[in-house]
Amino acid sequence: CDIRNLGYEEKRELLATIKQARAFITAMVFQDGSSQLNSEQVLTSSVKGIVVLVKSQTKCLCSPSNSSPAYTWDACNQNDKLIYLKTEWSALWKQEDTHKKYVGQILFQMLHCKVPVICFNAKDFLRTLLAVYGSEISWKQVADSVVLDPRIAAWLINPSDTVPSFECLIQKYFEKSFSMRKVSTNTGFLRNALYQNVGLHLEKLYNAMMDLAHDLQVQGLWKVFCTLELPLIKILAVMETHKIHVNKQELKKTSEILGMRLKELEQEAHQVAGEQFLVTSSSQLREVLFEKLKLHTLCEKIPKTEIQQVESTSEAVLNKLQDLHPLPKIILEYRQVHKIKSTYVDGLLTCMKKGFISSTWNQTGTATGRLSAKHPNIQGISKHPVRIIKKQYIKGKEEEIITISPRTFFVSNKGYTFLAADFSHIELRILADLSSDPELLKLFQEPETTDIFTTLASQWKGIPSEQVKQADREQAKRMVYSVVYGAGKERLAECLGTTTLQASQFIDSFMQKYKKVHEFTKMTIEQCRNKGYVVSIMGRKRPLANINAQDYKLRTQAERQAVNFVVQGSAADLCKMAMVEIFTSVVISPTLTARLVINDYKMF
DNA sequence: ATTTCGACGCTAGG
DNA sequence: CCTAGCGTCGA
Repeated sequence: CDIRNLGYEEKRELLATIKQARAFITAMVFQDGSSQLNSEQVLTSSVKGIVVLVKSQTKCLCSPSNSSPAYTWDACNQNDKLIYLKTEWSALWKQEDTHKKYVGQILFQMLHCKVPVICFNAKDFLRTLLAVYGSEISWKQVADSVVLDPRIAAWLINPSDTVPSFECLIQKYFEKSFSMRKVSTNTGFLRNALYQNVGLHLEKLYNAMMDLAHDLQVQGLWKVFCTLELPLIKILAVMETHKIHVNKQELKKTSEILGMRLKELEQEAHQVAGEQFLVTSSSQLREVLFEKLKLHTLCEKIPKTEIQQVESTSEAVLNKLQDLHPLPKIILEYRQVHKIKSTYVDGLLTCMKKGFISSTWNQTGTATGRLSAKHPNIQGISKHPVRIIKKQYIKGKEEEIITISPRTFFVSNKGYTFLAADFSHIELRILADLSSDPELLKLFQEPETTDIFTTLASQWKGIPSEQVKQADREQAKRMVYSVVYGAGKERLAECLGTTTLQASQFIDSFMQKYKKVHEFTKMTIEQCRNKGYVVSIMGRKRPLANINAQDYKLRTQAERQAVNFVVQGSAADLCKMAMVEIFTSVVISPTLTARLVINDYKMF
């Protein structure tokens, strides 16, 4: 039914029905006629309304203990209601106002009665509610609601293949279903064929969700789904609703300074190269370095690029070429400055809306369980400050060195301050825990008085920590991450800037000292071979089809992915647990406010 | 002639 | 290992 035509009594009745409903299945409809369930998710079109399928009876939904698999496809209850909530209010009618209020009441009730709300891309739905009904529905109401998202369920079952759209999800989960059920015809209230169609889609969505819920239970993923991923939907919706202020003047000013410095560096590069070339082009740089200057003949072998198999011009290579010619150093600085300008300054400016930014968070974007962010990618904002030489041409010729820290462009609201809290060396701790390596565990026994990698280097090489040099520390750190990431000796050599032989000697000595770490990686790979998948601390899974492949390259890649997933995925588990717990206490607390932005690994 | 798109390289974050 | 994002270059 379309609630615009309801009388007072009917409205009251509908609210009563909502209160007694067992499940809601929702989809937003956009201005251009498409809905959340169409394959092309149009972001340009604004929301016109919300279609809700109100289920008055359900087959037992979500209870970890109750794993009854008996879901039947026939039941489409005659009492189910399909309602359309118009959310756009164009004119300043008096009627429009009362309508908006009523729709707000219905939505409030839907969230408040703690009945599952099933939605494909539930985060977007919640964000829209907060944006349109912000006065009626606060973020605390959103926090209390129960939402289910089949896309997240599908991702948990196999995080490697992201479901691009609702249609793909349905295709996937109905071709395996043996009973293709007949579509119900009881949505007769609506004359409009479009909404009728959405109604059928919602019915399918509901069935897909039930099917997925069953799969999750069978695969032992139900707990992760309910305790981590579902609460996170609401957290991300609230995070996206909260905007962060950015210092626009400062950004524009630094953009100009960086632009000037880039021009200088470009000139210098052309000078020492003896010709004009596009400094940002790696292929043109390769030509200058190796075909014109022939620098590769003067040093050890240059690593090749992955696909084209030509000489790389990466940072590692340029570092080695530094003493042979002035060009590499100039390019290195150019790239650093260019990265800052293009990504953190100009890029941030294009993300801004009225002086503010707010990232879009993707919960199903990674294979490891981590979150990803875009517009801007707030997780990738440079940490360390960079020094820039700024030449003053105006008065005299004084040179000024200014430092740019990209994170300082974000400013906290008046009376508030950003709080950053991140786990300390979480991956290394997880590696220690999972391997139960006594030496590695010892590292974390004592309070963290000295730097962990310094201590590790001293322990590994058997030298007192006072004698550990910066280079040793760096080496130990890279070594650890290579193990975590499952890198082989070639990768490590490139990372360390040593020969492959040296790198493999390092690996040997490391594995000799930390024997249980080696056992852990072997065990992980072995278990993956047997089961076809690996599991994180909280039971998150990643199937790896190539683990038993004939092809060496594919197989060893799958082995590295297996080890990496267990460590990285477990770290993701812990971080998500922290996010959920912090959010919960913020919701409960009367004194804490909603002003939080939680990054994957830290909170500003 | 000009725009668009995919493949590729590089580098920031973890 | 796994992200986002910026930049070439050729079709």
